Amino acid sequence: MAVTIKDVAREARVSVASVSRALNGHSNVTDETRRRILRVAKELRYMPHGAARSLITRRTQTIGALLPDLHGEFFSELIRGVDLAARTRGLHLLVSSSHGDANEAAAALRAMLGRVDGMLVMSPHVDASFLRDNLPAGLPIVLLNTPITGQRYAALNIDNFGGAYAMVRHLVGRGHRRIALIAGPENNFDAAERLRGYRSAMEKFAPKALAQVLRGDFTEESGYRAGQQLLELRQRPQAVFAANDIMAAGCLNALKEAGVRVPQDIALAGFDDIPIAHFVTPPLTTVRVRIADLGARALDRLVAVIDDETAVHNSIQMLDTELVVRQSCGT
Amino acid sequence: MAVTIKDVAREARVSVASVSRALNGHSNVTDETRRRILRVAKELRYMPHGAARSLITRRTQTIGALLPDLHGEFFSELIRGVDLAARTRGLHLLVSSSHGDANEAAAALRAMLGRVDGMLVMSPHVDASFLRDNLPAGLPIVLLNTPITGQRYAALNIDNFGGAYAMVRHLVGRGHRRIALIAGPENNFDAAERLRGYRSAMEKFAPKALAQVLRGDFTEESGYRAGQQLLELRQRPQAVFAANDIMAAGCLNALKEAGVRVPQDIALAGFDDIPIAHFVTPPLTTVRVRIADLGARALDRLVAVIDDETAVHNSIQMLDTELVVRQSCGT
DNA sequence: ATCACCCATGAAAACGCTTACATTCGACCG
DNA sequence: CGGTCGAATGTAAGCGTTTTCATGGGTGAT
Repeated sequence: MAVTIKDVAREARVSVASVSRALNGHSNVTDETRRRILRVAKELRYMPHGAARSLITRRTQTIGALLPDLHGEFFSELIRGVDLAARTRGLHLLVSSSHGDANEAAAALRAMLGRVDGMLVMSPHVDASFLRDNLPAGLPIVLLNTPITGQRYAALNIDNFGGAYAMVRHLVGRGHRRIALIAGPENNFDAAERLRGYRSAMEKFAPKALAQVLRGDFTEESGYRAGQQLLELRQRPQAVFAANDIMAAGCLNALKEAGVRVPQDIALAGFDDIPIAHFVTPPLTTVRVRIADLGARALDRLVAVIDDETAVHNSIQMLDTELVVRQSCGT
Repeated sequence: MAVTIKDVAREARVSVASVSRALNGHSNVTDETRRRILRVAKELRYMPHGAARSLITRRTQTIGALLPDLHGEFFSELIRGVDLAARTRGLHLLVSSSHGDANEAAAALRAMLGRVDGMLVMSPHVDASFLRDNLPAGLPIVLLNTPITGQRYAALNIDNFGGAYAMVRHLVGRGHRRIALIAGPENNFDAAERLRGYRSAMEKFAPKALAQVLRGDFTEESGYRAGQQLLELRQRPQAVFAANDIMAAGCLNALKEAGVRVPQDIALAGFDDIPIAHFVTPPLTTVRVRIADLGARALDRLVAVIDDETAVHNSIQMLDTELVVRQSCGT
């Protein structure tokens, strides 16, 4: 069907070995034969079969990324970061996202086997034994934003705790004491860490104030509802800290509808610094997570693991967050 | 290194053929041997090597996606749509994005060879001869949003023309005549089509009015500058139509800063319906492009091509857009 | 002129899998 | 009881590469 190295060899009247050598730029080929081979290859539009090649070289120049079904912004930024870093190294990207449960994740993982040199894994369904059961022992792995305490694997986490902590400190610095949190979904690792950061900072910086947590699920809708609930409280909080920007935006709408002014009546803060944060009115004070950076660094780290399989790579690295002050908490 | 089918065969005291048969659920294996094989495979944590398998089956269960360096929103939605559709068919996704020029695109294309069953190609650098030179003749392809008049390939385009046309008609229907366009980048196909739709509709619905085009490049910054330019005109337009939402948002900021009210003083419209459109104040009237749909349909179409290689698939399909009326053009 | 050596080239094995074909064995039929 | 058939299993080829090793011819030194 497609033209193979054999066709080129036949046409150029040499062995396949010589074609391979010529095409891969090995030195031990006469200039004359090399030219002939290249000419024939071009004429025939020969293109090497990647899978066949990697079968024997044991390198695929591809890395796999296993991702959960992410909210758009995060997903796109992450992939972009990974892809960018991959590209500078000549690597390609096999992605598998939106898998709902552990079985799907396992299937996706196994399907990548033999097609990738290493994997970036970010999945709520993943734990150490899951990985052990579904991946060969030697496969280089970097875990992204995972609760697994990395005994065996390299991991890269967002400093959600630190970000939330810093935000609360900032709000307290602005004079707020009654600070409510609109939390993320129950079983979400990011959400849990942000909650922990909030609690810890409240204890530290506003020990007398009551920590007040409303449940949300990272959607705009849940932020909106939380905003309405806030307004019905006997004593309204002075500031609201939403565990992500989308919920902050939803909350903002609820406040606006009720005629409550932000930041004059209530301060509002978010988390993530997605583009929307900058476009709402007033622009949102938030915690920036450099997601593309996370992706890029994860890839770099994975490459390090691939390049040096002997070393142990079991540390958890943290990715800093950054406080972005805009107008939603007062100027 | 990793455990192969041979290891399983040895351990289960059968031939590799039987292992293969047992694992792939062929019928001609005794229940007893099958059980033994499965047990051993599990014990050894055997996982088949994807590349080796697809080398002989000539199926990879993977489709490739070649994308330009897209603005985040579009990229993420497209991939999501493709991935979703792929997942329901048990296919995986090999993406390669952010390639800057034709050479990079060519390299990416060739690197996918032998690793995919077909490809989704969306790239400004692609034309018919490029594809001919860089892909084997038989490879199933679907072109996305391409200027190529599809003599050889299946193609799927966004109806940018129709969307822009409809928006201008809408604006005229609201009583506006002097409608300015903030256009997209010079060499961009989407931008060109939207411009064409604008021109065509202006001629049709506001023949006496002067079509007024400001250059932009799809960035917020360029929208902002265009907004400033508009304000300096002797005669201000009654409505501004930005060729994408991000520029509309930039323009909106410029107008706000100058104290010009939207929509009372000037109406403003965008294109794409990215989430931001809904969050700015006032919310943006825009043209919705169901990007995820585009991705999903492209994948479906590609699968059709793959499943029936004999048929000719050279038609261009159009993906409808949808007018979304919010408050930025008056209520 | 002989020999050793080097270098270009070819033959063939290997990568891990699937599958066409060959083989074996027991059962069944005449 | 011999022959035929079918089912289970094994053997080996083949997918498209790369790479090791063998081969052979030319070159320079003796």
